[in-house]
Amino acid sequence: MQDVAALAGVSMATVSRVLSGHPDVSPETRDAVQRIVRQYGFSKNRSAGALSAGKTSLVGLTLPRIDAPYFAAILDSATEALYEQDLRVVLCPTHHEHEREIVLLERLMHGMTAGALLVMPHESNEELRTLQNHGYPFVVVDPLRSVADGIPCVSPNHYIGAVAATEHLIDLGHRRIAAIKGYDGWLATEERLTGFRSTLLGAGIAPDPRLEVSSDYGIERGREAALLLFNQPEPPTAIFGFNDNIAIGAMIAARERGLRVPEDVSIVGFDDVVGARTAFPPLTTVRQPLAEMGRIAVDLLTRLLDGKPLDAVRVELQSKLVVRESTAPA
Amino acid sequence: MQDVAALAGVSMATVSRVLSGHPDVSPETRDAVQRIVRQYGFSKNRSAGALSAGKTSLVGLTLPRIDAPYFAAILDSATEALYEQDLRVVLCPTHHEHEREIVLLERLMHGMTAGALLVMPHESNEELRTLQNHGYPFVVVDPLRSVADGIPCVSPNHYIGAVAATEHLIDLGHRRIAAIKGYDGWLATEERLTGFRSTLLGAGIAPDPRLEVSSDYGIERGREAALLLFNQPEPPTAIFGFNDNIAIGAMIAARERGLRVPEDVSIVGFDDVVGARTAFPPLTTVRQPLAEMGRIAVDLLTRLLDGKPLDAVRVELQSKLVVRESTAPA
DNA sequence: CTGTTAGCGCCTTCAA
DNA sequence: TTGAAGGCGCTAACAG
Repeated sequence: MQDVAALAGVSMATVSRVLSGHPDVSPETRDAVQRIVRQYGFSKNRSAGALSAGKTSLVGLTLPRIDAPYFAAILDSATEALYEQDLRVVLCPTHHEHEREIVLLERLMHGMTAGALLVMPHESNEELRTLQNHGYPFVVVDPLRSVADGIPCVSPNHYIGAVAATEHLIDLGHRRIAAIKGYDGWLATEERLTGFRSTLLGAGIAPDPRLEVSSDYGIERGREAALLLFNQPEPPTAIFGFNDNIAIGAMIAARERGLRVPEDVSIVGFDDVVGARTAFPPLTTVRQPLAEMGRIAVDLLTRLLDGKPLDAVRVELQSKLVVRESTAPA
Repeated sequence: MQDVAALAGVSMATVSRVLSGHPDVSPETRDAVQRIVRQYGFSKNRSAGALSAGKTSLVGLTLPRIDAPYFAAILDSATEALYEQDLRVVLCPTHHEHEREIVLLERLMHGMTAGALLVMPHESNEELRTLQNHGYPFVVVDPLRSVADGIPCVSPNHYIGAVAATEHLIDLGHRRIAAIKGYDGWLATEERLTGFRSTLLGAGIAPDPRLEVSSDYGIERGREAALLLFNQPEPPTAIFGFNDNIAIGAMIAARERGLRVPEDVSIVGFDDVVGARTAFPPLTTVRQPLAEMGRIAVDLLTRLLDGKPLDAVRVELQSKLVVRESTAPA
């Protein structure tokens, strides 16, 4: 930078001002500096800038895993939104390991990043509160468990989506409707389950515990769970998979049993990840606004970074049913 | 850090040494410092460290997009391998925009990252060479076009895979075999095409230009291309999709036409992304060692970062056919 | 083995 | 509007 200053016949301070887009520089000076900068292809050292200004243009993003379409979609939109703010993402997959999250966050917050997006974190509310008290800005996205008041958070409305899915099945005339749940204790699982049961109840159908089986939100466990269901003396005529993976696994299980989807059994999923539309048959599912979730989270975070107040610390997004071909009248 | 030093009764330099795992510190001193560090939850500022030491623990990773299983797989393995070296990833999706790549790289190399992984870059060989001359360490992964000698690069062997796929179809008795290609000019497209044609020739089948159609490596264009093929007076009995997306699109097209896969038409893909196994029918495809590609690239890069020589600047990985249920005798 | 001494490259008051 | 000077927090010689 010194060289640029010398070549432009100004001081480093001025070069710094030009490079940072500071207003108090005369047009001529600015032009002169910019010419030299372009000519020599100069570019300021980010580490030095970060140290000196006490802030970086990096944002941390922790998430369980990358190679799941669900998270990839959030990651994609968040990264893009951040890019538009000239912010870069430091990627931190946690593999659902709480320990790793802690280590990563600890590193992230010490001078490396300006703030973070925590996708489905395993942090407890106390831990999050501590982070907050350290003055580190962050936004929780799609919390794994219920998040305490005052912690910025954007989440999907699981309940509404589950109601829509269940109603759809009921409207088609199904009465024996099974649910293949995800991990117990997760907010997504519990709220979807509540939506499922209360809708059944509302239609005068008593929830049957034998028709509620668990899985891990993966295709394989979804398949196994469906097989369990099909093996019952009175198998369900419809299955609500708590995510698309489960639903796809259930379709595979149905085929193994020689059952046609949707003629013999209707299947509905949740999330509407990319594979849902191209599955066979195309999956009826609940669309989650994943891209929007990423963008809104970035929005909240940048506001936090700018020290502006948040209009809402908690944003809840609506999801809606997308009817395709995996469901039919009972 | 000064505080820690004072509390531990040593100098900052010593604290620095302890924190950096430098060997020349007596066990007692080390313990004393570590106790204080833990007690106060101190953690060194990464920006300062980066500036001072002239190197960061960040690595840039550019790639076309995140939400494609193909890239997600590479990204995932690379991130994990980097994590094991205590290196973090700065994520830079380019959306295949050359301009954006340039801007991003320019930022990355100026103090922000220690080096980079360039997945399927649009940079020309001259541009890459320039980067190299700037002393910025990087490794190209799965190059879009042929990469010049001396530029570290790990790539799949497209040719071998295409030969395997084509041979498989020929062995099943198919003679009218179509190819749905990806973007023209891409290394992957050209080499797979060469493998396809030469295998046909080797079996005494003259490549028929009407049976070679293009696509963009996406599902939708794959579907459209397959439809074109099915509309021909003498439609093919087998289709080789140059990636799994194309193959999945072709399966959708087949269903639309009332053709059964594999009874009426065999379909083989390329890549073996996560969706291939769970497609219906499960897709016969060529498995690319995507995870391995990521790990090896990281391996090369860390060697570069450590200033060690590379055993091989160019690594080529083998791919192999995975036979599932989308192919059958003609 | 440990402390002292210079910076790393930039940003930011403060004066001019 | 511009320049001078100090410092951001840490590391890396070099002495001792």
